[in-house]
Amino acid sequence: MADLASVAKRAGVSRATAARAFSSPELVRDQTREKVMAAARELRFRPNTVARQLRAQATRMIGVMVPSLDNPVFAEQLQAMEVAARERGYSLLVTTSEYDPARESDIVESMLRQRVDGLVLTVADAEQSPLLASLRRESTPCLLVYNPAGTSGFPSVGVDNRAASEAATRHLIDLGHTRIGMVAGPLLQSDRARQRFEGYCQAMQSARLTPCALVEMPRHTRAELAPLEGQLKSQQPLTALIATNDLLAISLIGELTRAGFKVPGDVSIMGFDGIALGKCLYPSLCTIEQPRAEIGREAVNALLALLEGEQHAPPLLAYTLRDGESVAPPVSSSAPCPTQRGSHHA
Amino acid sequence: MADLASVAKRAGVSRATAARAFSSPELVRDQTREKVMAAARELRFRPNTVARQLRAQATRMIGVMVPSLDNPVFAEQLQAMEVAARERGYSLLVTTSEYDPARESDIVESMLRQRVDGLVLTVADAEQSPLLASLRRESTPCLLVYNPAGTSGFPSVGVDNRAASEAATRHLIDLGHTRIGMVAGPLLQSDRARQRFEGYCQAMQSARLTPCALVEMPRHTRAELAPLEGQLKSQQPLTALIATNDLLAISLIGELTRAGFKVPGDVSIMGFDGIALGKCLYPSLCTIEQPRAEIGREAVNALLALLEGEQHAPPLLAYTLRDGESVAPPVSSSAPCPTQRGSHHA
DNA sequence: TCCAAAAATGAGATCGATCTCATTGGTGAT
DNA sequence: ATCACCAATGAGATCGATCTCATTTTTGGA
Repeated sequence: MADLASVAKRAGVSRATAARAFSSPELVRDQTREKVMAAARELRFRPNTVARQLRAQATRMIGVMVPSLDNPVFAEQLQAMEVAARERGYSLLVTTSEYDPARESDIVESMLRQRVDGLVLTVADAEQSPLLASLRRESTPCLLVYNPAGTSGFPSVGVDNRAASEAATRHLIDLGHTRIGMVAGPLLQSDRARQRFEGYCQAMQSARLTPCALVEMPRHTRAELAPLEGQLKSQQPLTALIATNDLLAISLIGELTRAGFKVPGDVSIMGFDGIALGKCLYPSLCTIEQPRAEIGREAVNALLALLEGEQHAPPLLAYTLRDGESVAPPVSSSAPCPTQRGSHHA
Repeated sequence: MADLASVAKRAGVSRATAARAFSSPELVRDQTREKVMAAARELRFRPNTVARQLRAQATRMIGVMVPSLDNPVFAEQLQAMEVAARERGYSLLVTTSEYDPARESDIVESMLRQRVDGLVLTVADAEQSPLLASLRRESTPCLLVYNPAGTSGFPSVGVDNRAASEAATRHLIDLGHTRIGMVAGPLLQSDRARQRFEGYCQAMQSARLTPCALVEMPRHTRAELAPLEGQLKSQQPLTALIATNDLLAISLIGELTRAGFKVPGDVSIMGFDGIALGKCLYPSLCTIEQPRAEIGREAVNALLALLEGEQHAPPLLAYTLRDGESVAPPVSSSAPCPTQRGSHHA
């Protein structure tokens, strides 16, 4: 591959001039620039970004670590980040951690060696993460996504999980539900899952209702459904479930429907995240929508602001309660509602 | 950030020795290596990959361009690619094109400037792409994903779209469907969409059935549904639809259900891609499953093989017809078939 | 003990672009 | 005609690691 030196030689100018023809054309006489460009074309010259990065001590690359791209909530965020980064002349080095702490550390180490200008991370639990603790000693700007800001010391982009979960729960309560459960997928121990559960408890207690214990379904499997089915068939059945994420909510709707329950007739299901697909389904998913695209864009913007030395702490972004067909008022015997719809069971 | 030179000085050795302590420890006396490592630790030295890349004329980075991460089929492929690449010491530079030719060119140009060791691309139409035409003149190895190999001159990883689509159609025919339509989302002009439509036509004709014109729904909107509804309510209603991708199939199920049709009672819906979520839905999505993870892994393997000079042309991968609840035999008045199974066509 | 061979280390060049700091050339003012 | 100034250009150093090719040290055998 031709380099600037050969272009310069061919154009009959010095390397410095050739370089200027590309990076600061206004410093070069038109005629000279033409010569350089012509030579570059003939030699099929293509600037070597690596050399520029080394010299400039900046890569214009952002290191991104998400837990998994199999969950659309991260894929959609990344999509928006990529667009935003490209607009501003940055590229993304993308990695997935599967929430594996060892892998998280390896990844971040290799990104730091690659001299990314900044990091955008999503970890399981920002408060507990030894990785973040050690990152605090580094000079590379770092920004969290989806993790609550908390005490980790890093700015974070996301929504107020606790408030959002409270709002979700209240929505169900307002519809008349009183026996509401929360179902968690894997990552019970994540900071978000915790906050979402707290929000749920808070809302229940404010309404003088009793929060139920968290139902755990780490693997979304049918077997794990059994205890839940039990609770749905009991004397005092749950009439609404909040899943800690949309993927789980969608599986729940599928499995429960298959098991003979009607959603939302027998049980309302509420999700959390707001993945795009939720809107297309029937029943459409009622969920707390995190603005994934905005989160991605804002993550890029806030990180680049940090890079430029501004202490632009990104604000909490607004979540939306997206209504959907998976949630409806309860049709329980205990609810003395006149115009009750779908009076299926006793 | 401390560099090797300062580590070397501190350890009282030359830069060459310090470098060796890291990259070829066996060439350095244990005692010397210890000194170097100690100095590195004290100075918090972290090797600069950019410098190594420049010197080595290799970046161990793969440039990946997918149309969009909002479609899980690409996100899932990318997830697998990332894992496979990391295992082999490579990183991914990830970009999204939205199938915009101008953006595709910009992206590839910037990746070439970044001196990625290889490219993994998915384009709208490999045969027509001017980008690919010009890429053929470059020395950077390039591999297509999802695009059929065809005449583009690049090896490609994916399934036989035509055969897969034919199989999907035959599956419906075997179930007794005779009036089967195909619905396409955006990207009618993509090479895959074309092949899938051909496969459909082929299967229909083989069964002496009349292929219908492709129904276009570029935006998945409700308005676009009208013509389709017409065809479903006609005298000779379509009893099965094949969508050109899963996202579209899922929206179709949702919208049609909402419009009062029963899936699969009134109309069977078949997808194409096999995104993970399809299995969780109710009705679960009957679809042609492309092995997304395998495609991702194989793309990395084949590209790295190319890098090492092997002419390891990746084979077509096997698709699977994944059965699902969205498809059932037709319940049409015109079908006088008691136990008929697949004995339809001459 | 001494030499040859092997092991360990060092000096200097290299990858490609760009920055700093001269130096040259040209213009207008006096 | 001469000087001052600005625009244009060039020479050389720099970013950090690593490669090549000496040179030094160590080791083992005679």
